[in-house]
Order: sequence, then C-alpha cells, then structure tokens
Amino acid sequence: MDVSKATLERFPLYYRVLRRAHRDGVPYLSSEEMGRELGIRGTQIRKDLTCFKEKGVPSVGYSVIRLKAQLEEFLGIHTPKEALIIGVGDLGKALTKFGGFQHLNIRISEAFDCDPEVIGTTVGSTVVRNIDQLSKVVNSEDITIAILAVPGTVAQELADKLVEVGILSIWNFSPRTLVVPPEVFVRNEDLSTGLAVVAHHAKQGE
Amino acid sequence: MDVSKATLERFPLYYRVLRRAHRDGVPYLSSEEMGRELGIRGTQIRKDLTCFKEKGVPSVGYSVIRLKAQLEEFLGIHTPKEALIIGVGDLGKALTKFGGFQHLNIRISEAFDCDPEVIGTTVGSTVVRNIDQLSKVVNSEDITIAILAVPGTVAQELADKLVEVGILSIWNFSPRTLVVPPEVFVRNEDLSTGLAVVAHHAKQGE
DNA sequence: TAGATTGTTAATCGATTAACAATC
DNA sequence: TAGATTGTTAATCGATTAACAATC
Repeated sequence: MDVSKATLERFPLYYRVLRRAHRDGVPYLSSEEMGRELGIRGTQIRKDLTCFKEKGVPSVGYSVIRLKAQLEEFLGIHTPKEALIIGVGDLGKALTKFGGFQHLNIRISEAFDCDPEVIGTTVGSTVVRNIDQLSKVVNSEDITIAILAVPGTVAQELADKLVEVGILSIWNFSPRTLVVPPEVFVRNEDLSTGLAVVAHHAKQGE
Repeated sequence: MDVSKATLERFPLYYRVLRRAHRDGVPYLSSEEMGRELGIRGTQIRKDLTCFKEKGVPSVGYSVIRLKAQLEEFLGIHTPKEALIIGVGDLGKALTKFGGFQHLNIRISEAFDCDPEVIGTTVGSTVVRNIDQLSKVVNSEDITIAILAVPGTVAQELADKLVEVGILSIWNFSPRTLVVPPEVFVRNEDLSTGLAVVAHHAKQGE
C-alpha cells in the first residue's frame, strides 16, 4: 500500500487512539474526535484513512474495531518481529528495556556491544553478545530491523556491517549521517537535534 | 530571527558538521561539501543560510569559524541553559546522563520523580527530587526547558504543572498528546512511533 | 581570465486545509 | 426528514529543487 511519509508517521498515533477507545469499549469514533485527542484536523485524518478499504460511516464515524484491525494489518502487528540493537550504553539499555514497543509486537531480541565489561551481561531479557557474533546471529534469526545506539565515531563502520548482513531498516541514534545503499532505510533520531529545537523555543519571545 | 520549522531542524546538523571541520582545522567549507556529509543538497543549505549576516564567499565557500559562531549565536550556545526532567525510569536516566547535550551548553540540572525508591538517588550529577518540589525549584533556578519521560497516564497532569510553573518548552517522550497553551512549545518524541516507522520499512519490498 | 561557488528567483513538489455534495 | 459526518475535489500553504546571473 502506498502512503505518504507524513501519513505513515500519523498511523501509529491513530493506532494508539484506537487501542485506547477499544479498551474503553467505544464502538465508533469520528475523525473530529480522534483529531481532538491528537491535535490534528478531522480533514487530515479522513484524507489519511482513504487508503483503507474499511470506510467510515457518514453521521456515525469509524468502527473502532475494524479501523484498528486495518491499522494492525498495515503496521504488520499480527506477525511478531524482532529487532537487534548495537550499543548497550545507557541509551541502548533504556531502549532495550522500553516497554512501549510491545504493542507493536516488536521485540529487541538481540543486543551487541564491543565493551568486554558489558558483553555477557543481561539487559531486560537479552544477553549482550560480542559484536563479532553479528552475522552469525542475523543469519540464523531473520532479523531485518536494527537500532544503532553507538558513538558517532564508529557509527558508519557498524552501519556497513548491518547492511552487509542484510538489515533493511536502521533506527540511528548516533550523531552521524549514515551512508547506506538506497534500498536500506535509515531514520535518524539524533537526540541533540531534538533538544536543540526544544531549547530554541524556550527563548523568551520565539 | 525568523526561520522555517524545516530549516530550524537542520541548523543543529550544520552546527555538528562545522564543529567537526573546525576541530580538523578546515578553514572553509562549501555548501556542497557540507551537504555531502549530511545527505542534503547544497541548494538547500545555501537557502537555509541566507538568514545569517555571515555570507559565503563565491568560489571559496563558508568560513567555518564564522559560520559556526553564527550558528552558536542562533542556537544560544554562548549562554549556559538548564533543563529539568520529570520521570527517572530507564529512559529518563539515560537522557539525564546523555553526554551529547554538552555541545549545546545545556545541562539537565534537576530531576523529579514520584517513586520513593528513586527519590534521593543520584543520576549522573543530579539528585532526584520529589515532584512536589517542582515549583520551588523552578522559581529559584529560572529553568524554562522540561523533558517529560513519564507514563502516558500521568503525562497531561504533569504537563499542566509544568505550564503552571512557567516552563516554555517541553520535550515529550510520553505516548500522549499534551494540551498546553499556545505560547508553550511541545515536541513529541514518542519512541513507539519511531520504531513503527522503521519497522514498516523493513517489510520486504517497501 | 577561467573556474568555482555563491545568493536568489522561478518552477516544482508534497502536504494541509476549506468547501461541499453524498450518504447514513 | 433533519442533522451529522463522511469521502473527495480544489485551493492554499510550505518546503525543495533547478537554473543562472553575480562574484570572488
């Protein structure tokens, strides 16, 4: 299915609202009601949802159960997925233990580091392996998602390894722009950039 | 100074590149060279930089030192800033200890939680306080930036408190859309959304 | 001078919003 | 039927890119 970048970013938000409505036993939700909860206009939401075969009902809204199912299908939530993480510093540890991913049916099942102090320790429910085990593990487990939480100095080198073993999508927390082949997706989540933007708006009068 | 949302997001990236060039003793950098390091077109960068009085030199490029200084001024890096964090779980801890913020001259100087097990412990160099100390601390320290790393269930309630004590900008890691007055800025950094997008691109053939 | 790279305008692309007929 | 909310088209807005004269 073909969806714009901006729309794709909103789908997880819609899914979150629908999960909550479903839990609360709400049967239908209008685009305006969803929008109110997310600070998004109803028009925007209706437009985003046009790609689904599940249609809304005029004067009633969208069936929570059915739209939720539709989003689950789109986001691939029915099939459990595994991700690996490289870099088990404080941030890597926090991501590995983060509970919010379970709704997506994604588990960080493998963690790697190069620090002998860290290798062999347990984080959440995964044992940290030596980075030289990467290719063996990925080949035997069919993992296509990677999280990169390492210093900028080694980021590209490790990205190269990830590409080599067949990773298709990388969530990059390192402060470096990665060079990868066009078929590999990278999402940069540089925290310094985030804080810089937040800080800029904290200046009085901007 | 007046800069588009998209441009503002790129400024920290330019700053990063310039810092590195400066450290390496590079005197000038063209827009194309910067772009290559960031995966951005030269045209884009030149356009972004038009708002500065520091101009590039045709056939030479931009003075690394002077453009860096310009960005430092824009990002307010010459004046040290303090931020507070609410929620000292794994993620909150990782953010508090995160080293990448020091380049921005921003320090997370205060941390709050409501868990008696956590209150009083030290994270990095800050002692975790009881949330009921919030207003006292903010009043005596002139903090305007807040990081919210709490469960969704209590996010709005705490956002209200942050607004009440005069916080101007909130970095929201909780999976909830916050309702705040228009003069308060919120940046949502919901990690589940991030992973959902990354996972979507890991599906073969998309 | 010739070559490189700038600043800027105009064209294009993509995303959001307003408006409204269709429909339950 | 009247009222509410949908799906969709057209208008608008914002961001990116191509093109190129100006300039070192």
